Amino acid sequence: MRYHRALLPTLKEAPSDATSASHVLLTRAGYVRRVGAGIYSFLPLGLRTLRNIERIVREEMDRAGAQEVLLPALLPSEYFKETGRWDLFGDTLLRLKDRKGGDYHLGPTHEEIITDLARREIRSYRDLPKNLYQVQAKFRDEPRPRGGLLRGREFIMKDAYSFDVDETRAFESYEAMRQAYVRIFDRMGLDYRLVSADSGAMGGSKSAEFQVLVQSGEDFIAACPSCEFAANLEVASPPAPAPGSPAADLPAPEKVHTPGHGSIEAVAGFLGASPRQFLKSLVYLAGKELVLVIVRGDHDVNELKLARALGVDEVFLASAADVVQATGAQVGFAGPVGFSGRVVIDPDAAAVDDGITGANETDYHLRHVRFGRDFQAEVQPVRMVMAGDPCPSCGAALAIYRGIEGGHIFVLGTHYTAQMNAMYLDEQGNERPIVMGCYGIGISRLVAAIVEQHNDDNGIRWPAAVAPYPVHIVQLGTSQEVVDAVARLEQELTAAGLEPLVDDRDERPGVKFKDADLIGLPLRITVGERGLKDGNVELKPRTEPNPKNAQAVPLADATRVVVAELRALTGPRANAGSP
RNA sequence: CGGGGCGUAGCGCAGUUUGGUAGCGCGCACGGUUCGGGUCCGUGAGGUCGGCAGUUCGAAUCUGCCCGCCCCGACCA
Repeated sequence: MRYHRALLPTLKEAPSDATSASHVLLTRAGYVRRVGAGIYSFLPLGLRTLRNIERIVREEMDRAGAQEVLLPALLPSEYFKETGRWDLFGDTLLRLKDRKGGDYHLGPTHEEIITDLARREIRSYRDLPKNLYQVQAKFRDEPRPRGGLLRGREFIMKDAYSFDVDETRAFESYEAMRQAYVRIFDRMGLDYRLVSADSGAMGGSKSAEFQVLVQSGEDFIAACPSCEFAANLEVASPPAPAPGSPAADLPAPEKVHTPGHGSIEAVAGFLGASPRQFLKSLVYLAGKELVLVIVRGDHDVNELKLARALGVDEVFLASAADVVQATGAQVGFAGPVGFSGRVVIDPDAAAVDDGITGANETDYHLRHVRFGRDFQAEVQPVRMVMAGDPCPSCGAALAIYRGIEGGHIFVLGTHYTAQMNAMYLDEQGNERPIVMGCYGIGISRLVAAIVEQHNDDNGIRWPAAVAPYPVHIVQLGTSQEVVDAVARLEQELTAAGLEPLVDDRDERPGVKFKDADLIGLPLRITVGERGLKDGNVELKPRTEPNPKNAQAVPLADATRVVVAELRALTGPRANAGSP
């Protein structure tokens, strides 16, 4: 591709609304343009990158035995009404009416549509298994689109749906998809973790997320630096506390005046104590009940676990007024001693031998408080895992990462097929529901996720497997010698299947180098009179920061060397970065 | 939905407090200059100041309503 013919509008300054690294760089380097909140156009380079990701996904899906279909984005409401998701999705569903006033929506996901296809076309165990996938735009009216391509309202997604005769077979399909996903994410040069997820709302029985580790990620992941363990922070279980040896002579609780010191830090500073000695007491609203929840002072409550422990869907931190009503004191002075309602305590807090906690009286705390002696409570693990907790599988200290969900694999069971009456006849002639799985990959999101992991101060550094072009030729000057050398290189590389981007613009060298770094193609070849004097061109991988380390290569050998370099770059996980 | 902020040329911003001529940088066009890491000089084009209504002799600036966008939170099969 000749630069002077390409639509490749690079910018010195990023639009002010761009926050994440990927958003800034993809915009500045001319890959995407924003059309509306969470809505983007892909420019030629952006589309080529997207296509490369799609190609890898298709290759691995096909290799795993899946077949591609294309389902509509515009959907009549009847399908989602059938499963109740017309209402469940709420405002996230982008709804519209046709000219006759009929209800339609744009598809946020396609379980119903594919299940409808299955119930019409799959009748017998002989028709199973099947795995169907599609790549297309999905629409969700997100409450808050953000991070450019990371969370959009229109986005490109690959989703696959497997259909099997029973759970055992469904798990086999799931496992095949898991392996395909590992290959996909490896090939794209992503640093990611496979984390077990919460299958709650989908009614599924097994699921895992492929979390790409990036600073701007929305999810928190507890992962082990020395083994494969990783879990969503929400579902990770903290280790049981080491049993302590309680002091025999702990004095009775003593009220201390702590005027104006409500937070743990403030009281700890005031009393010269460690947060670990505190019984952090929080009032939660669970349904209509106010519950006092106690975790150790340096811990945080895991609200998902708390809700489960209390048997409700959701819990909310009580309002200040509710706290006053429940404890008789201002916020900051709640405690379990003398509290009349339900009390839940985390095992780590229960193990605190000589604790400090609120006195349920404004401006007063209690010290020398011990669970069991001074108050009673239900012991339930309700704290969040934190960095430094031991890994449950190998014991090393866990680290907390931020991640963005790049893929999600799911065994759905018969959740949709039973509701929609998608049945098959087994060998005995019995009618049974088809067992489903679903498997998504956020294709457009991965464009951004890859950039999040592969960039430096100067721009993008594409892994070779997804780069829009493999080679960036920087033509310096317009002498016949240079022009001829560039033309020769372009021709040879194209013949080798490696079409280069050729910067033939009438620009100063500095401009061309800056743009080449910004655009981020894996290899750069500089062709100028200086090198050609000795018959050489200069080759530099984008990952090499120092231009002086460019490799002088005889023009006649350049194509061969490029081919070899790229082969090295596209090896398995060759481009894997670190978080 | 709660809290905060923004909307002025293609992009980044000043001007709004205290009403009166709409400005700067980048980019763009033209001329010259320069030419291996975003040259330098000059000339020029380009703006319904988010929209509507109001106050006023006069509104980017004051008032009201509306729209859009960004950030934090809530939310996120």
